[in-house]
Amino acid sequence: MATDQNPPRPAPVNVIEATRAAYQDLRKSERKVADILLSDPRQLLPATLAQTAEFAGVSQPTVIRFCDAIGCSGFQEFKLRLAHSLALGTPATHSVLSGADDLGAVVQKVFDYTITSLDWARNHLDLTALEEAVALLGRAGAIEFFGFGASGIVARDAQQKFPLFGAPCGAQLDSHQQIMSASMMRPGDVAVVISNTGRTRSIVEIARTARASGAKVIGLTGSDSPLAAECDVKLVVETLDNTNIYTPTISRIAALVVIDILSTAVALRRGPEHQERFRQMKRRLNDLRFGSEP
Amino acid sequence: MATDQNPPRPAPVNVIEATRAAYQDLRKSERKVADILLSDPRQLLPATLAQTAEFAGVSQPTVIRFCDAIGCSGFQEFKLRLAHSLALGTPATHSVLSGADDLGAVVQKVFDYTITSLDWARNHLDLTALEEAVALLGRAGAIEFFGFGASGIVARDAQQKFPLFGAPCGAQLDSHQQIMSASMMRPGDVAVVISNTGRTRSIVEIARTARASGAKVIGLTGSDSPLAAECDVKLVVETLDNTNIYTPTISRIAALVVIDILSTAVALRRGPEHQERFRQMKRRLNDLRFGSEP
DNA sequence: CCCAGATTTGTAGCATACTTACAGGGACGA
DNA sequence: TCGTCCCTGTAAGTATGCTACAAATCTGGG
Repeated sequence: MATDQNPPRPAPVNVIEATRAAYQDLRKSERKVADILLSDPRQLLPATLAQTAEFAGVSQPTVIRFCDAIGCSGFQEFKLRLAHSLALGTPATHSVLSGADDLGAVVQKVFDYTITSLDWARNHLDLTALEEAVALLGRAGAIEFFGFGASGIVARDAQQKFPLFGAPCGAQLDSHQQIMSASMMRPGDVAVVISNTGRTRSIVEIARTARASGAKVIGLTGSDSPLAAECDVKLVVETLDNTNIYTPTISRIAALVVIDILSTAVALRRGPEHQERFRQMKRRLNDLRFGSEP
Repeated sequence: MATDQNPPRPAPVNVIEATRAAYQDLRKSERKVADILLSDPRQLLPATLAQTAEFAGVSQPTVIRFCDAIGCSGFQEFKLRLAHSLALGTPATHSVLSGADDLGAVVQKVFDYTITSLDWARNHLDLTALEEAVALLGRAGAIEFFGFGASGIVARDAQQKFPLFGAPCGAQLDSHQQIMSASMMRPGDVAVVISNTGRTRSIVEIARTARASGAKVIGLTGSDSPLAAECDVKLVVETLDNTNIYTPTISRIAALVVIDILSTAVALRRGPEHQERFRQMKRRLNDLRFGSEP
């Protein structure tokens, strides 16, 4: 019961995304169905085939053909996938924020966007690379996290999890101190270099420096990039990108979750005595918070 | 099309949670269905009524009665809800991490847990309070964010979003500087006090101090708590809590998303000239990253 | 220990929903 | 203008989900 992992996820492709993608290739009447789906996906959720056909103003077989066209084997599968997609939220492309949105809309859209992106990131994680990263971190003498801006937040967060990593952790956010830190690393140490773009010059330099010092380098980045080329292990955390300037940066949240995974996995590999020390640490932290008297 | 908000979410109750909750009240044969569902929910996703009945070794009407018992109006609705639940991830109670889990399992569980919790947080956000917070932040002269530990990360992240808030933002993570900052605040300023527990003594003190200085205080906390009592606006971000020590702290991620919502909403209320300045800022940041030559 | 009532479970039939085969109709090219 | 091809709807068939009813089981009292 502890190992119920990796059953084939329903289908990695979002139905609504698929519809948008296939729209060009659809026939005229099929597009009517697509329009209904794109304009208000939620009303189709409880709808039956006949109702869907009526909404779109087409016949039932047309709806079936539409399902087929976007890669579903039938109406039933379509509805299942639709439910899946809607649970994750109306897709990002539909959730472009505008000044006309009221607060409720902003809430839904930001959550939708975040959750959809996380699901996307999950399905695009490279398990092999992750495995290597866990192995490196598990036997690291010391760990340094590097990052700027939003990625600096992630670095700091990772550093705060050092009790889980079980090794001394540092996080450098200032570029001078980053260079110093990277230069001083030694064989056996691990540098985790975080950059969403992976193209910021100074961060690439850091990776190079750390590696020259003999440390292993793990790169946490949003896409294959110059940074990845300088790393021993590249963790690519893909996220949906939305050009809207107001779209909150999801990348840092996905990166935080990856950090959670890394720290958890490393901690789980350690023995029970490590868990005991961890438990004690938590207790003492609690005392600090509320005072130690009852 | 810009205002498609708040359609009634399919059903705020997770089918699997509901099954677990109702398990005691189920009849013997219905429990067989429940057992199948709980042991491997995913196999039921594509299954038909007949197949489900066969899996459980009961008759079809029994399955229907089971659906009814856990609050679904029929098998169809059950399957829809199941798809929804599974999309968000196998529920937290099932995802307790153990040393026996391999990396794939850790990945799935951490993502499941994060996504489920975010969905939960979304459904429990108080829109009215959020509205008040946005109003306060929108006309703030200056904004200070306070937080310790993991909440400190959130505070720092919020501070980095100051271009969106359109006001000078600070983030104090050291308790002495927090006191100093809080004391120096003035009427028209807004303090955002972040604490998952809402019970850490010094953070409550900060809220009190800031308020005494004439600032408005927004509390961002995980539950109704002593901190909430000291605030003008309380934003309660409920998250699923799991006692397992390895369970990553979801609270900070939910808090980050709320910060995203606040910053986005405030920015959207500002005029187009603010958006233009924001765009320019992004462009210059880009130049800094990659160098300004082509 | 047995019987009556209630409760639970399975059987059978019905209505509905999904799918497939086929034929009409329209667009395009010759 | 005719013929071909592609698109779309009609109609029939199949399977699926639901409901009424009857058999079986359990419970409690005599």
